[in-house]
Amino acid sequence: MRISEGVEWAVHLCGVLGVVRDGYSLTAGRLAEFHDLPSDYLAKHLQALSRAGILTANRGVSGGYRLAKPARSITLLDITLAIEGSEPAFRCTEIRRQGPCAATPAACKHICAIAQAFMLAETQWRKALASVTVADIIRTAASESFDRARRQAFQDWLNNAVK
Amino acid sequence: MRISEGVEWAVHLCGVLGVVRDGYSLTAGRLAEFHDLPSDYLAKHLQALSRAGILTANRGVSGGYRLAKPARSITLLDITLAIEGSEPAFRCTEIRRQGPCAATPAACKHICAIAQAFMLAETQWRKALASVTVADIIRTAASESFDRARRQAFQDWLNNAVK
DNA sequence: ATTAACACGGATGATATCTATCCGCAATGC
DNA sequence: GCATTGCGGATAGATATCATCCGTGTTAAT
Ligand code: FES
Ligand code: FES
Repeated sequence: MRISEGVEWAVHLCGVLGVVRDGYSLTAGRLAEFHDLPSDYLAKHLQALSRAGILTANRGVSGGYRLAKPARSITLLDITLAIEGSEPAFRCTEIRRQGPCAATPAACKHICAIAQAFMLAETQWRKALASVTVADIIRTAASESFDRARRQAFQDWLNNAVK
Repeated sequence: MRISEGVEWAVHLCGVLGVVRDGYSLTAGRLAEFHDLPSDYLAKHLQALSRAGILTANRGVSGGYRLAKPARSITLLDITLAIEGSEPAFRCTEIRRQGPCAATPAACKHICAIAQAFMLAETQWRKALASVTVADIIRTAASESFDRARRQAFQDWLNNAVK
């Protein structure tokens, strides 16, 4: 069980887009450059975020990506589901219906206890992710891992990259 | 992100082993038969459960598997970690250290905000799974999907299969 | 109108993980 | 000895993830 690293990429880059001034955007190439990621593959993830309504894409020369809504309205859950898909991690394959003591279809009206327990756990997981927004990430990262020099370097890069 | 179906198998079969009388056991072949699973592959999972201290294995003619501890002391989390391994689903690959505005090693002393949020979510997930035991599963399943006929069929099969 | 820059999506391949099977070995009880 | 069973390594196929390439359509500047 592992979460695709595209999720990490997406969260980081939503964080970057979250500090771009309104009306400006960044291209896929620039976003890839920022964390030295494979830009073609990253583009796939950005498309997924766009389809999910998290980013807005603009084509053409001077096109690029921007957040589709305020950073405080985008949760880590939104991003995770956009990249990974929304199917639950645990899938009940109904093996209780197989074998010599198979449960009758009538006995399988409601979800089995095992699937229920795993679903509940997954709900807790989702709740936790839904309670953290991109704005939270930006705030924490800014105060914890941006010293004066890095902040300056970041601003310089951004001013040059933004369109 | 998906949980291996071996986890489902393991939970079901721990449930079966949970109602075997003390001192008796079931072979891998019998356990596979119970839900019509590929026995060689299932054996791999049973070995993992054995290594994790959830099952006790006995070799030889009259050997087989039994629970290593009472059903009420085995949680769904125990089983899941035994099958899937205990590494977290989200893995921070430290991409903040890559690219033109890379964070300095000094700024990366503590875990980044993103990884922290995902770890917290995973902790919630684990807590939920740790709060459900095999005994709980047995109790719920018995009351919800075992009518009189199936209970009888189950007992008959068990009496014949147990050693 | 032409052109350059860009996002989009399909096609394809590489790599890793999951699923499944097989076989030799070790342990156990008869 | 001998049959039965679990253990672990080796292997192979199926599926998912990671990555790249290229043709298309869109946009804005010239
Ligand atoms: S029947 Fe196996 S988890 Fe539902
Ligand atoms: S640096 Fe990316 S999640 Fe920690």
